[in-house]
Amino acid sequence: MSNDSEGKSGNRKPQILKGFRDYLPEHMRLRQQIIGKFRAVFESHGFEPLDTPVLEYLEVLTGKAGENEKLMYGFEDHGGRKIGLRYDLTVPLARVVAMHQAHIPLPFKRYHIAPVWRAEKPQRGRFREFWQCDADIAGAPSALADAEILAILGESLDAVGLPNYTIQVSHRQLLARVAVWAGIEEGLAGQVYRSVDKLAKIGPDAVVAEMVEGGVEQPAAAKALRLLVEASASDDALGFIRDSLGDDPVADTALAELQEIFEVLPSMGITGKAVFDPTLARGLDYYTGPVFEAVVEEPRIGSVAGGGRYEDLIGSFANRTITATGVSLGLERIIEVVREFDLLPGDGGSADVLVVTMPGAAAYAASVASQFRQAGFRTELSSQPNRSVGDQLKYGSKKGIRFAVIGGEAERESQQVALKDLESGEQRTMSVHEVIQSLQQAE
RNA sequence: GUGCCCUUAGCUCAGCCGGUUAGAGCGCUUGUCUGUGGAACAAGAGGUCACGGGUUCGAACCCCGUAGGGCACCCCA
Repeated sequence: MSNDSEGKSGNRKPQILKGFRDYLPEHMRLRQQIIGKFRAVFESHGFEPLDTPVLEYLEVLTGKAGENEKLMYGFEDHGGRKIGLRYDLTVPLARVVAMHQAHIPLPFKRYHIAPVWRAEKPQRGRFREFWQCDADIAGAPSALADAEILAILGESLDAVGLPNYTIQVSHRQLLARVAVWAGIEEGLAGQVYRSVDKLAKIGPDAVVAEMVEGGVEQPAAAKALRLLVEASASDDALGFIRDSLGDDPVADTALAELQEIFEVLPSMGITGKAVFDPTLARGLDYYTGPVFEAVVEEPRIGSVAGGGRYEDLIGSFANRTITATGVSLGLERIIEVVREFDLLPGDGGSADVLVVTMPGAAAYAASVASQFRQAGFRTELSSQPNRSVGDQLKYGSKKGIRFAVIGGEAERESQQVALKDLESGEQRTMSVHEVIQSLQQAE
């Protein structure tokens, strides 16, 4: 490191970038717990792990996120190459599938748990560096694949105990056909998606007004919206839209896909949580088919997961079309909910046992600690033999360690140890073997 | 990217209309207690009042800028 005099004794301010965070041990353990549950769900469906570099050529990343590209971190390296920090995990997946076609049998089912970066303005549950937990199926055009992704989404949220979430499901092409049916130019589809998406928040009149402002004819905007609202209110929203649109092969295909998804979901154990919501649109440009989003009402952080089918993204890197569908779980937002409702129990602190010692008995204590580890206990060996036993016990209880094992000179002489329960204060002296047995029985 | 609010000890906060040496609780350190923590008591450490500039005889307090945090948009996980 540099040896400039001003850096030597704490003159430098410890700073951290806006929207970036340190994950301290307590928070980190919760993150790992949640990640572990997601991974277990993904693997239970036979999904394989994947990781990719955090940096990509900028041109790999651009042209997929539409308006959102201004949120992408980019820079030039020392060789003049244009580099970007990945914005999501979906584009890297597309690159990987296109690049390693010879080694990836399709359908490819992979999961990817890793950080992504967006230069957004931070808020609760919104950071510039955040983790996504993605599960995708590439090379499977069936609605069954979409349904399985939805099932994985539901199972994941259930695994961490999220109490009140809803998975809204819609279809990009269905919305597009509704717009055309109402007389809206196809080029304005993006405007329709954005406006319609706000219906629940701002109400029908404001949605129409916004569409008109975006260049849509007033009667057409009102007509499209009326259909969506009436469909939402009807018992059979899909049937209502089908009857209204009449003969439209594209819309019929979309409707059939949705129908199949909803037929299969109960058999996958997902009932009630997933609902058709024709007003859901989603922002990312690359979605082309079914789209979905998991939202929670409390706390108000909006969507905790989102996804859908993207027909052409992989093809943009390859010489052929490979369709894919997948979901992104937002780790930070899910953690917010888990913390808000205290959904996950603690994991019992950093260790099960703290071995306390004192000068002259360090080697004995170290060998005792090894025996506990071999017996399967997470065992911390005190690093402060010169502090009083009291201080060491205090350290242990502060770290949430349940048991202290004292191995000092007296214990070494008798080849025993003292086991102390730091919660109750009870203490007994016995052999290491006996302590291990009693702890194993207590579990 | 736009608008609004906030920033005083490690943490949570007090600090009246600008007026001498900026306070509390918790936490921390030490002692009562030389191999036994959590309690009690006592003492102690710890602050360029986010940072930089300005107004003023005088600024934690007023003004401007920057950084960080929050909220609402926008968008999203």
